[in-house]
Amino acid sequence: MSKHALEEASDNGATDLEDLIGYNLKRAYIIVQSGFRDAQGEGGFSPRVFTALALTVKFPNITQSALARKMGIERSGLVAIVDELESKALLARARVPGDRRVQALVPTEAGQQAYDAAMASVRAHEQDVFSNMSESEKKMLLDLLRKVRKNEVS
Amino acid sequence: MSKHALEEASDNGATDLEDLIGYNLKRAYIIVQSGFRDAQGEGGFSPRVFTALALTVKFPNITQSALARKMGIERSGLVAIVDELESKALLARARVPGDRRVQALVPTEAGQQAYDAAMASVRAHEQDVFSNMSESEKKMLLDLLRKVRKNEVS
DNA sequence: GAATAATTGTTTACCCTCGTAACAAACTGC
DNA sequence: GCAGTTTGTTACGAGGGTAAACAATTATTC
Repeated sequence: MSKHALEEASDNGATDLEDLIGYNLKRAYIIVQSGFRDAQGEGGFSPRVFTALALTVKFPNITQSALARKMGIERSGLVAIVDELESKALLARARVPGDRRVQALVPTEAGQQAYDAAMASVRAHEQDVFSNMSESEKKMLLDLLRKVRKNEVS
Repeated sequence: MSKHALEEASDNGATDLEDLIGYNLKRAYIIVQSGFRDAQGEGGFSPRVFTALALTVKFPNITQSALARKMGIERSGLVAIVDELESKALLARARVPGDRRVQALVPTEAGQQAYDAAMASVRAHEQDVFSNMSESEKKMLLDLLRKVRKNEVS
């Protein structure tokens, strides 16, 4: 563990906040999220509502419990999100024949279109906030973030 | 813009949530933050309180306004954070001779020690949550996140 | 087949983080 | 001296999230 005196000067436990990945992750996330909200505009989607719609489009007839699990939030928290999307007629709660407990979520035509439009807007926004990075750098960042997620314990 | 039919199959606007940097950034941040709280334990620091203490240690006699600016939050939000740290006697609000408005923040001896201990814990936690990445990968991720922050418009 | 356990959606209550608006006190520029 | 600005502070509300309890329904176990 002990190192040369010369190295100690720059390695003597004087870790800075700026050297922590977690700190930089947080600050970067705040920037991107803030840009996301601006890109979505006034009546636009919040990140979590957009995520819920996106997953419902990708996995039609998904259960609320399954969607909550996929989003990493509690079932109780998802209720308001689905309420909001249903009130805008972007998806519907459908009963399934076999199990009278579950609510299968199905996107409406308007929901599909709203998702497409929002996704286009998000892609344009990402083009913008990462404009100082090359395509290979963006891909590298994406891969590294996926690797972080892959290591999740839960 | 138009591409060959062969390419269109994999590039026809069917962007997935998982392909968005922002989405992966959020999920990765949630994992790291959650680990941070676990690592700090019951009476430990929240991320923002830790950040405030760290910056006070690094920049003693910093003004509350300057600290808020550095943290990217409003002055009003910092009051409760400083209150908490002051109530634990980890820092003190000191009046400065020249300007009777400002409160210069100075870490106490206990504050310095608490910071050192918390930082050690955070470093151990980062060692853990990024354990499936090589040192060079971690450095790459750090550099890329810094580049994202560097492009901030605000 | 009856009893027990688990799952689903929901409501309610609560916590944390943050922003906005207003304010008094103090400072600055002119 | 006076308008404008800065500093710390309070009050209020929005937003995102968890935890606990609950009825309805389904699964499991004996």
